[in-house]
Amino acid sequence: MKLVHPVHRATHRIGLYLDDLRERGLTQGEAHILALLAHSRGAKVADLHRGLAHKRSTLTSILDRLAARGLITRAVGQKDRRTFIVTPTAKGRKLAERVQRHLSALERAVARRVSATDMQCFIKVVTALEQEAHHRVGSAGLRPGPKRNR
Amino acid sequence: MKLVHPVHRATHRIGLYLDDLRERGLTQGEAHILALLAHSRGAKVADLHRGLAHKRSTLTSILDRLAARGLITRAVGQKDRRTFIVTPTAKGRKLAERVQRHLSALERAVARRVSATDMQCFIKVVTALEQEAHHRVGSAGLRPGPKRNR
DNA sequence: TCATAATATTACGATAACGGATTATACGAT
DNA sequence: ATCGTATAATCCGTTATCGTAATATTATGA
Repeated sequence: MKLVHPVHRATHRIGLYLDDLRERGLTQGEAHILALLAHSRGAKVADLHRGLAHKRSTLTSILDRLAARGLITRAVGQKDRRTFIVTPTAKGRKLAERVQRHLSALERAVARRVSATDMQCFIKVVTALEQEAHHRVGSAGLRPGPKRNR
Repeated sequence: MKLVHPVHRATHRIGLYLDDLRERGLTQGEAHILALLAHSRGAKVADLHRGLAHKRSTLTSILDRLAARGLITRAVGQKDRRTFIVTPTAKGRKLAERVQRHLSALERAVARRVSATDMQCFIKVVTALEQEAHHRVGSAGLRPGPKRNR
């Protein structure tokens, strides 16, 4: 278990690290979504979903909370009226940038401790991990059985 | 955001990958804890906590559920009576090994796609990420804010 | 056109994860 | 000894996340 557990620990640690922003009323999920929005202004919900691989329904409730706090707006898409375009408000953008800076500080701290090559390898491996986990879902070796709730 | 988001996506993907085992009545958290127990028989709760960096209270409820299903037992520690020694039952060990195999299959699949060097770099970076996130909690650049759990 | 499929998001009830407080034990200093 | 502090793990109420079903919009083909 060289990959899976460290990745989980890292995720949890990052979550705790983000708690520094909780005082601002942000949960982890909200913080991550805001961080994504800091860059891409006007993202479709599907884009955000791709960015963090949350459940769709979870993402919706995160967006609900962000909207309730006046940090984002949802507008019907022009090109495809089925989609919703999520845009940060001025207030939201400001907070998004703060989250962004916080996370960037973390990444820079890591970058200082490892080489650029290490970084590239890391990305290579984590991407492979993502893809394999994604690709191997629902296949191989387990009883096909009708899915159960629990 | 080269590190944080990929790590989160990977975590979510691994979670979905583990859903293949959900038919057996295991949630993600439960599966991970079992995987840890597959190796180290007789772990303290704190050991498991270190292994995955869950919240303590979350870990307690995971252990409650595992115990309720007869997969583990909790025994008061001999040396330190404050601790609980978690041990898988026969049934639990069997399931733990299944989880273990499932996750190993994923890791092997990744190992096939990248070099051994890549793997080492990955571990180096993810470890640095973990440690930095851990170390930088509660510090630097944010409004002093009162209490600090950790 | 109309029916049907496909895509995308939301609604809602259920539950796992969380945060804070509590209980119980250990241990050092007086 | 016993007091005070530190540590291990849990208890309980709250909240974020989840899973399923429903809804809304657009695409496609007879």
